[in-house]
Amino acid sequence: MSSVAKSGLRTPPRNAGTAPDIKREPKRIRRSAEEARRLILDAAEERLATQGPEGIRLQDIARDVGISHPAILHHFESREGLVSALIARTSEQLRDKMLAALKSGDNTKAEANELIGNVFEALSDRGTARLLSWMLLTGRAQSSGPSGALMTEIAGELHQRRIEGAAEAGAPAPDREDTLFMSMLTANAAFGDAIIGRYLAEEAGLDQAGIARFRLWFAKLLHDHVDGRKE
Amino acid sequence: MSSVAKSGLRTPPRNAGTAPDIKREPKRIRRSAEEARRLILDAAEERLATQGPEGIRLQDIARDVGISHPAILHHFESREGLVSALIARTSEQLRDKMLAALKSGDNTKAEANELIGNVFEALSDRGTARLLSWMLLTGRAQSSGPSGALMTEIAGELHQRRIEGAAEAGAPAPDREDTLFMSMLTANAAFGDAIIGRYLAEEAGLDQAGIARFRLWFAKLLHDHVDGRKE
DNA sequence: GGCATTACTTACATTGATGTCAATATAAAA
DNA sequence: TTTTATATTGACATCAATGTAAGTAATGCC
Repeated sequence: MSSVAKSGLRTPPRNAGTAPDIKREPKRIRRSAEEARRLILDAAEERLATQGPEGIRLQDIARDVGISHPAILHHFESREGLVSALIARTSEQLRDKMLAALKSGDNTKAEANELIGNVFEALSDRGTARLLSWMLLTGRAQSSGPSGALMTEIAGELHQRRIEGAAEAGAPAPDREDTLFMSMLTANAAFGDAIIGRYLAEEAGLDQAGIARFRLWFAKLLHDHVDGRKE
Repeated sequence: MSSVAKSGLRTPPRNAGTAPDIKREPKRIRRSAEEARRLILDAAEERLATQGPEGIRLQDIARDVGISHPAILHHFESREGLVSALIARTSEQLRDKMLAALKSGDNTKAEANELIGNVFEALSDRGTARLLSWMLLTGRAQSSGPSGALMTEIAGELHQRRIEGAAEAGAPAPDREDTLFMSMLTANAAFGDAIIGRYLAEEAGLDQAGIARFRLWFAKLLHDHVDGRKE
């Protein structure tokens, strides 16, 4: 996995059905603007994930895709344009994953646990976290970050479930801020996990199974917290 | 605080005590190699913290310190040399802070809570976390990371205290992995807090006091966890 | 004072990355 | 087929950042 996948390179010449004309290979591949943009963003994302911020070089990305670097500039205006397009796309994907996570579990019952797990999973994706981290590190947060109040949204949904759960069990309604803090902790921890988690785990001698146990342990911690509050 | 502090620039000419010779101002400031290195690293650290990785440019740093950029190369060989020196120094500082945190609280009694708080504090320092993050992002982890098994060390110390605390209370000894996980969670969360924490908090409409409450909430969460396990 | 060492400087060389331009090829419309 | 639009290219311009070289000046030691 050291080398970047050359996604859209050299699609085989589609010999026009009837006539097997041998020399029909086009000298240039011409994609739709949309697809070209997609391929370029894919390559850029891969570079960012594997090599970090400095891996985003037009020449390299162009080579990955199998085009020349001015083609990238044609589609994105500038390197900065590519970067913000990448941020925008990743943010959107993250948002989608999050919102999908919000709908997981049976909706009426309060399977807050599973929800938390899914949120953790979505945020601790290595590529996403790295991009997010880099975005924050370089101060590109405001421009095109995960749009709006995603955090608030998640906390709100989670809180709704807790209230339902508490009502079912005849327990008092949980504190709103408590739920917000649970969400924040999950986000922070998931994010941290994606960036330094592996490093720490390795240092502590944890293998893959150990890392999995850690996530379960965390889920249980939150679960116990919620349960403990019910009485 | 937008501009970087010009630390070592233009120290006033120390008029040699008795004779007030007016023109005695030296044309060049010549520091000890050690001090020059220190000033340069300070400036680099500041740049990294405020502007991110791309803020580390020899020219800029040189201007901050008030020297010419080849002077930096003289002391650090290359930009890469400067970077690894910075990483090494920050790692060492982090290690020191951590080890200091380990000795906080009264040593015999099991004030694990305070310990956790201090560790959190040390790791969630913005500059440190940013450097660490960048170091991991760019794959400079192995070369000069926080030396050795710091994580293991911390978990070990914490575990020791838990055992003592449990013995005092006549409770069964806690699980070793449980302690490790608490440490990992703390590290992950603190790290995440430093990078995306402010962002999330702002999004959720939390002010400074709210952030403080979050930390206390987290400490209590762990505390309750430890207590709950005792019975 | 004379001398050796070395922190530091100015001017220049080099490299590598982004961005520009004019030309070309390809897909689709007319 | 002809025309139009535009994705794509190669060669070049530009610029910024790192690194080099040779000389200068401060400091400590004899």
